[in-house]
Amino acid sequence: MDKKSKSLSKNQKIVLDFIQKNKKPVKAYSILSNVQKKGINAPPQVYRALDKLIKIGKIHRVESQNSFVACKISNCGTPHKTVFSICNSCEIVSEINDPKLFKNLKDFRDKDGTVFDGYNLEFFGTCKSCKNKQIENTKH
Amino acid sequence: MDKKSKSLSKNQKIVLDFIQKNKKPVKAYSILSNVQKKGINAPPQVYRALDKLIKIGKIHRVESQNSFVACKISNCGTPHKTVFSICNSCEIVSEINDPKLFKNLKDFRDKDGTVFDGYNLEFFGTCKSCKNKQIENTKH
DNA sequence: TAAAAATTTGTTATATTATAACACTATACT
DNA sequence: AGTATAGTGTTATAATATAACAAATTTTTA
Ligand SMILES: [Zn+2]
Ligand SMILES: [Zn+2]
Ligand SMILES: [Zn+2]
Ligand SMILES: [Zn+2]
Repeated sequence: MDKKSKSLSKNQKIVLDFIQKNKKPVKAYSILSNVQKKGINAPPQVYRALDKLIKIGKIHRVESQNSFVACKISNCGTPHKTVFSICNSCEIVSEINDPKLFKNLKDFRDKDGTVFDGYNLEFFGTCKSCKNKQIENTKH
Repeated sequence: MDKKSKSLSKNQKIVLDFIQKNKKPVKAYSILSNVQKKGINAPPQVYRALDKLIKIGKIHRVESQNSFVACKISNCGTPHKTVFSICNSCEIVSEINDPKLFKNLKDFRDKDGTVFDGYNLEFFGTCKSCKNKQIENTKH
């Protein structure tokens, strides 16, 4: 076994696997009901796995939705620096990987001299697909 | 009565008043217990007032804390474009008013052509006061 | 100004999200 | 082997938020 990259525990693997299978963010209790057949019985088992996976950067919490999504950026890491694009209509979430924006955020200093070690940015809007549907509807 | 700027309702005033009195963000159930003497009895009365105050931009929700804070920026408006600095140690929250950062966020476009109408950005770190306390502690 | 519409209120009950606490097991380190 | 660290399983409960409905109030319109 690889001694450098400590592998995930049983429950952590089960939870991560379920989150990665889903295109959209998933909720904690939805994870629970979907992995009960794998032997995870109660909320604490899910939340512990979530906490760990967040800590090591494998997943992120979408704050405005109380939901969890797999990280799409290889070196996202920890402490957390996350940017998401969220559709108000279909609630789909995309993790954004934009070096220029990252630099702007990394370089930001406030007036009070706070030392930042992370950030979370959520953009809200209407995705292209939902926008098109809206246009379709106004045509008739 | 002023016909242009529709005034707030009784419960909305009570809740806003309490939030504005507090330097730190406050939680919904803390609001509830603190305004019960004013005749607000149950969670829905608080949450309705909060929803309205958020909608009109008088307060903001601090997503990572499930808490609510008065808006410190006159033209913050709606839909919402908010930036906060949050101390991981004392949990104090400052609303940031930085035109250059605002411009960067306003101008951001993603690859998928999503049309954004708002954002929420939370910076996490250690405020100056907490940093100084930490340094004090390591001296001994 | 009277009727209609929209908003707000008060209330009970319930849904959703998350953690505390404790005994136990597995794994990693020395 | 012995110790420390991390993970598990479980029960109970805390914390956050909404549904639903009848009544009252305020605003708008006719
Ligand atoms: Zn990521
Ligand atoms: Zn969409
Ligand atoms: Zn504001
Ligand atoms: Zn602080």
